[in-house]
Amino acid sequence: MAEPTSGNEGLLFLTDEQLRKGIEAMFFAYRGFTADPDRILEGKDYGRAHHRAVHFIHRSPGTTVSNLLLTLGVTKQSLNRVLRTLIEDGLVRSEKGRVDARERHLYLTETGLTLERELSDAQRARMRAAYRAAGPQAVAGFRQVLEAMMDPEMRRQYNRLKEGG
Amino acid sequence: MAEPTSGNEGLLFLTDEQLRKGIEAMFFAYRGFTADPDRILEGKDYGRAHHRAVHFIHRSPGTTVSNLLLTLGVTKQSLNRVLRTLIEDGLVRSEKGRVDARERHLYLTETGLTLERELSDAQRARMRAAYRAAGPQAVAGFRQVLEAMMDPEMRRQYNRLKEGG
DNA sequence: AATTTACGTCAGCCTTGTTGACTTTCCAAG
DNA sequence: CTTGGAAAGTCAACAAGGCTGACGTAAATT
Repeated sequence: MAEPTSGNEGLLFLTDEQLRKGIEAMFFAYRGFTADPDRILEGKDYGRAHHRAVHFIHRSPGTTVSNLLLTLGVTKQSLNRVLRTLIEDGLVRSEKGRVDARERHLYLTETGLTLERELSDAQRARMRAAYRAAGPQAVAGFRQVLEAMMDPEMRRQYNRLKEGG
Repeated sequence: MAEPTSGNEGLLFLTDEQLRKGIEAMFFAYRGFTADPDRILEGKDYGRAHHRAVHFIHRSPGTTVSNLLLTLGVTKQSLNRVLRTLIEDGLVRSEKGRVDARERHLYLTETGLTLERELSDAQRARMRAAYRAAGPQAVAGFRQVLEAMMDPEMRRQYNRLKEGG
């Protein structure tokens, strides 16, 4: 069973040192990941929370508030604060459900779509540059590790979105 | 050069759809990444900010306040609030510099090391499970993409830490 | 001697998360 | 038809953790 060179069965990538590097990579990379949208949002009266709401409404037009709550993993009070300003400012349209009138279905307006595009263009540009620099093989690995890192509930959310698209 | 199947030069991994998936993977995975330490910290009077400080002090014992400020990318007021409680509670020791007495060098105490271990054990356990599930090749790609996603300044920080270890 | 650097601190503000209590609306089951 | 409970919204209060601005002190540098 043991590898001739080390006796560690080739699991060098699982040393604490390797894991620590991965942890720090996640930390620093996430900063980059959010940096561009954050820059755009500052001065627009909105924050990261608004970005997230806009992103997932764009992703699943007509989604309900409960749905969004599950995806974002925050309380309805927290989400509602964000949603209210987006609706007041005319970025999001909230429509009473036809089949179940208790539910509110959420859609981006033209203005909302414009902001979404601005934010996601910036975020995608960075992602694209990183993907291009790393190559397709690395990207596949990137996605594999991230998916394995999610909580099961989040993985379900993620896969639901993945298919839905 | 063109791939026979598509004529898109094999850059299918750079479609907006692929990039969007990567963006959502980052979002959901980061939640998992912070979930375990957050759980441990709640009820201990500390938060994510304390975790970060403890992590990087552990990582670079004797580091100065300015150094930590660069790494964490927050204001000194913000860091100081966190550092003060850690020092008061005896998790961190602050030592006047010998060569330059303006600087404070930071070290974890025994208690601090204990907390650090508890937090990083949890975080590493998740990382290890993800790495194991994805395999060494995927891990290499994961690290490549993350590194490419960082701001240059952060990449410098990251690599400094990498070598130093 | 004057300036700059490193650090600490006070005061105040903002965003975004939390809990708890309560109301309104509405569907569905008894 | 009544009622129980789900979905949504709202009010109030609070906490963590960012931020800016102003100020003070000690030590190093010029």
